[in-house]
Amino acid sequence: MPSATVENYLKSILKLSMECERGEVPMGMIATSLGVTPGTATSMMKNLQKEKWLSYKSRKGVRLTPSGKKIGMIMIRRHRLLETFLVETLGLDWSEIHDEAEVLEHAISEKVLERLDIFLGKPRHDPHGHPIPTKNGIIRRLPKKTLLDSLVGTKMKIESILDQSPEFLNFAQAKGLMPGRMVTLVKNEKVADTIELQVEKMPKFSLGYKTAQKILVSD
Amino acid sequence: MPSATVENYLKSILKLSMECERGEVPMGMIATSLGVTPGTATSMMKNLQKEKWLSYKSRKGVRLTPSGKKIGMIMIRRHRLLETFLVETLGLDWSEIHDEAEVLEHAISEKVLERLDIFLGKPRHDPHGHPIPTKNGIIRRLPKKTLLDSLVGTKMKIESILDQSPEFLNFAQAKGLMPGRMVTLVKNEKVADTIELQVEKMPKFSLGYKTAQKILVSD
DNA sequence: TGCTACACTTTGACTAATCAAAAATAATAC
DNA sequence: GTATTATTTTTGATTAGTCAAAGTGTAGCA
Repeated sequence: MPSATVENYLKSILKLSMECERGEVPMGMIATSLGVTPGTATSMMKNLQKEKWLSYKSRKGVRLTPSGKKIGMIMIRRHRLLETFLVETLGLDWSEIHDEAEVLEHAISEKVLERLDIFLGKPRHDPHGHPIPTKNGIIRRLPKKTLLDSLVGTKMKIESILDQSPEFLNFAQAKGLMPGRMVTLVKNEKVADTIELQVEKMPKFSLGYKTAQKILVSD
Repeated sequence: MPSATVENYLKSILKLSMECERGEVPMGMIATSLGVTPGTATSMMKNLQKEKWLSYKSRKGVRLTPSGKKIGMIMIRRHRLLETFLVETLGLDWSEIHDEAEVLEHAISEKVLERLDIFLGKPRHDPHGHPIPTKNGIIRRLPKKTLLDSLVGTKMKIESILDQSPEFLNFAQAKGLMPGRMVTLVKNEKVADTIELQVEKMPKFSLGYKTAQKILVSD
């Protein structure tokens, strides 16, 4: 029923509301996240409210209703299952799948998606380590621990890569920085906001603090 | 570059021009084939001409340019490869794949399509027996021989099913009327415009002339 | 040759999604 | 407590694709 555009709005708002937990999602974030002007976002919010997908308070922000959340969750599921398919089955590169899935997610039906899910063996997370919601919209919570939250010398398991940009993903792949791998924090240079890492038997390398915070780990 | 709508117009016009070979495709056929009003078709033709995808002569009809033909052919390729994937890999039913492919064909990129082609083993035809154009837009010509063009007693190989409707496809599947199977013309009742058929060891059944013309065969 | 019926075109209107730019409001600084 | 800045809303315009309904051409028939 919702258009591809609406699906994108709801997916983005859901993601934003999960990241910055603060009740309402502000207009500005929605506009930048979707790459539209603020005015466009405002007018779209009124439509989405009319359709009961969210509640909108002028100059406050926006909060999804259960039905809006459901649609957003479906879109995340579609996106991540498609990404998994593109890597696992068709052998596309880690870094090129995001944009492909971004388009396909609006075209695939529930019926085909469920077949795909079975074909892939009902995966729990996509190639970047992001959890795949169930059909009913239940999603595993990601650990909050990043590469910065351990002491030097600790060995950690990489859980998830939050940065979606092809450039960073290519870099990460080259360094072995992928979900499932073990990584050791070799050095932590606070003054230079840089850490040094080593993935298994691969060469050491450095990462800035900002980037390091986009890699989630567990012990 | 072309929108999904334009892709659909060009695909339909290409198919119509291959079916009824008569130079120009008339407006009326385009409108019915796309399910739009005649006025809509007329105004769209002017846009498509402006983009050099076809030439349009008022009250005469329309003829694709090479670039328009190329896009149409790409769409047919996408559609048929997707149908093959949906049946072969995901196990969807013969009768439900058309509409799914109709949507997905506008969302799949060339890169993903080529991977899919390789994954499927570069199939030559889709599950209905329709030839799949190559990447360069070369398409095998279908035989023109239908179930009606043989004498009683002849054994023929089913090449292609032209009727796309789920209802007929379900019927055809139940009777074993699928590409690759051998079928024998048991009886031909001209006065009742009906033929009787038997596929391999399955029970005999009847088909009207009109329907029988939508099944292509070879000896 | 002229009339009728059908095929096609024109016109005007509508919807979804967007932008640019002006106006309003809130937040922050001083 | 005003002034400045940042954020958000309004307004008016634009584009692609569509329809309904009125107008125009044309081919066949009598």
